[in-house]
Amino acid sequence: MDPSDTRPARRRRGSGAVTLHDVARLAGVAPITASRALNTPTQVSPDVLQRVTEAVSRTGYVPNRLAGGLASLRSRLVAAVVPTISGPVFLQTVQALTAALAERGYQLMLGQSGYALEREDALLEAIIGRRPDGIVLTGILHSDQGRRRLLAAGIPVVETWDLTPTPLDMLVGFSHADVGRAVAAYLHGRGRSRLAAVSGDDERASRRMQAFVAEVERLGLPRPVLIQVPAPTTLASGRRALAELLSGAPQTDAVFCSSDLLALGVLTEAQSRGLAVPRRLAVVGFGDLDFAADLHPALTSVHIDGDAIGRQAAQFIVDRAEGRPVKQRIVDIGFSIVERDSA
Amino acid sequence: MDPSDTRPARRRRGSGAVTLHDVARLAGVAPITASRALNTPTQVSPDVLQRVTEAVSRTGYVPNRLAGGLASLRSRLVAAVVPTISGPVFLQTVQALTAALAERGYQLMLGQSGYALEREDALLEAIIGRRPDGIVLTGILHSDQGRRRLLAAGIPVVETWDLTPTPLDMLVGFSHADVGRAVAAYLHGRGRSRLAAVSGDDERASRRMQAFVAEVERLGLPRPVLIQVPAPTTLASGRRALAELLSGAPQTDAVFCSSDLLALGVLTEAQSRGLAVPRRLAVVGFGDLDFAADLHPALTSVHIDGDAIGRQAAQFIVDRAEGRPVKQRIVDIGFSIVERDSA
DNA sequence: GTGAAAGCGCTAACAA
DNA sequence: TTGTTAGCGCTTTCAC
Repeated sequence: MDPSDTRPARRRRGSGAVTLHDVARLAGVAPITASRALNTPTQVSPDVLQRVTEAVSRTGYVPNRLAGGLASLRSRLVAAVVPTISGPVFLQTVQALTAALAERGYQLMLGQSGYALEREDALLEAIIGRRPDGIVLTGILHSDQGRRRLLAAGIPVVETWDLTPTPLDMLVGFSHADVGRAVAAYLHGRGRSRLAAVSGDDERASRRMQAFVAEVERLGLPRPVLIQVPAPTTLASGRRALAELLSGAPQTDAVFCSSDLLALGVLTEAQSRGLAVPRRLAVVGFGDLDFAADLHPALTSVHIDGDAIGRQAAQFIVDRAEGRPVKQRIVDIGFSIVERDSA
Repeated sequence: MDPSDTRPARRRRGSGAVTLHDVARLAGVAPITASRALNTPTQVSPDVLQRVTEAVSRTGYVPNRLAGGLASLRSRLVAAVVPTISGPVFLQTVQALTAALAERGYQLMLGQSGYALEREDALLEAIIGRRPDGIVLTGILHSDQGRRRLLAAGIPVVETWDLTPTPLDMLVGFSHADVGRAVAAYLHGRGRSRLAAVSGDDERASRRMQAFVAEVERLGLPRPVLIQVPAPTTLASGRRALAELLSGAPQTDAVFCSSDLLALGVLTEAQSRGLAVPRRLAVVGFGDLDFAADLHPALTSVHIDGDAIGRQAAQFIVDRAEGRPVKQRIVDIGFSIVERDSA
């Protein structure tokens, strides 16, 4: 065998894609210099920058972020976990999050935790395995142990859409109890006295409703009728709930619904029965989705700024990833009752 | 200097996380054997499998998929691009896609192409940089060049929600022209003759409407009035559209809407004007969203099986990624008109 | 069935 | 400012 044949016996073929090496060779610099030209352009001379930039556009080079992430321990990937994306509630938050992250060069990975509790572990493994720079929990991650596992992996966690004094890490949300109390006071202030609530059976909605009920009693009104429907809430369950309510408590003059979709169902059922809203029945929704303002009658609803939640969550994670100190780890985004025709 | 001090002068600290090396050491095997125990358990002895499994659970090892993807050229990541996630249309598809992929050990990365055309390039770079095993285009990726760039990168592409004889790669959808024609025939068959259409100004909706108009004329009816509203369509634009329609063409006795949300707007406006549906005006929606069946009157709508689209797209990509031949690259998922009370 | 070596494509650490 | 070297953690290739 020819000893001058230094060609290694085994070769692995790469992807065939253009690599930083190719770009560097074309630009006549070392790979690390090309890397710097792309990532920290201020650290290279204008001449080098120009040559590398040109080499990139000539070759159509796209950096391999798997490799970059592996080497730098920064994946520029952020995971978001929602119960299910087909519920409209968190959509705006996820949308704002995606956009805010994209602007800063981060990408969103989406996971659904809602179905199959036993698969939540698998979801977490899939997430942790990607070494994301952060995780945004939107809605519930069921097991406490799971959430701690994220922290143990050293991944920044942002909990959203809720407010607890003891967040795992960072948090942006609002007080569900305050919402319930505020709606009770609002309806009382409008002269309603026979109140009821229709609520999906998820934890946060239940907390809103408990506070609602407690506040109504504190105000000296009769204890509200509470109707639970399965989550996710739908227009159909709203219709059924009103039917049930009217047969059990026909005196009811106001309903607080745990979602705008439920409220739309209540409005629909009321309309189909010729029940005047708001004259005979006031209806308040939650979420203030796009369509709320344009319903007939226009729906009074609790407005949550889902957009701001998403943006703040992105800010939290990017700050952490880039080593900036996060001074305020809890942000209360608040809420407001948007008064329209239905109440 | 002590020559026996073989400690390298420079050290980079890893993430500190448990690695395959740690697991292998604990199990008393070589790293590659541990790798095989995890990925292709049939290739190792039961004894080794047992020891590795135990070592994994003792250490809480979570494989680093960035490293795995880099080495194997398979990221187990799939990108989905939608115009915007807050439109309800593609949600079911994305949800089914996410679930079907998760089942097979793949993760979804979500990108929004809807805003800022000039940022579409950036989105594509972000996607390609992650070396996904496939991309699902749901809705439009605007530039033809962009789509070809994906192919050039060797990434399998599935186009959805449409049908063209010349897909880029793989495709699962239905014919928008057929939908338009079918709705025209349907309304004609119900004795309606003064037809109109309310349509978002996106390309697919326009194709449905063009075919609708053409078919109506072919059937010998007067040319339908066509009202365009900006995409994304909303309840509010549906209300405005009906108002406009009634002032311009008060004889109209049937409206085909390009989305259920528009149809809900039309129903709402009709109700607020005391216009009887379906007696005076028949309304047909598109999408058959969850709420359609429970509206009052229940909405007749074109049903698209978004779930099946998502599942088929996942199947396409996973088959490709795992080297299985894809025999049928175009799948027509069809559609149906669900007859309810509104038409 | 198991293992040693090499390398996926990139960047941190150090040196000049 | 630029370059050299040594990995990041995993899997492929080849050998036993």
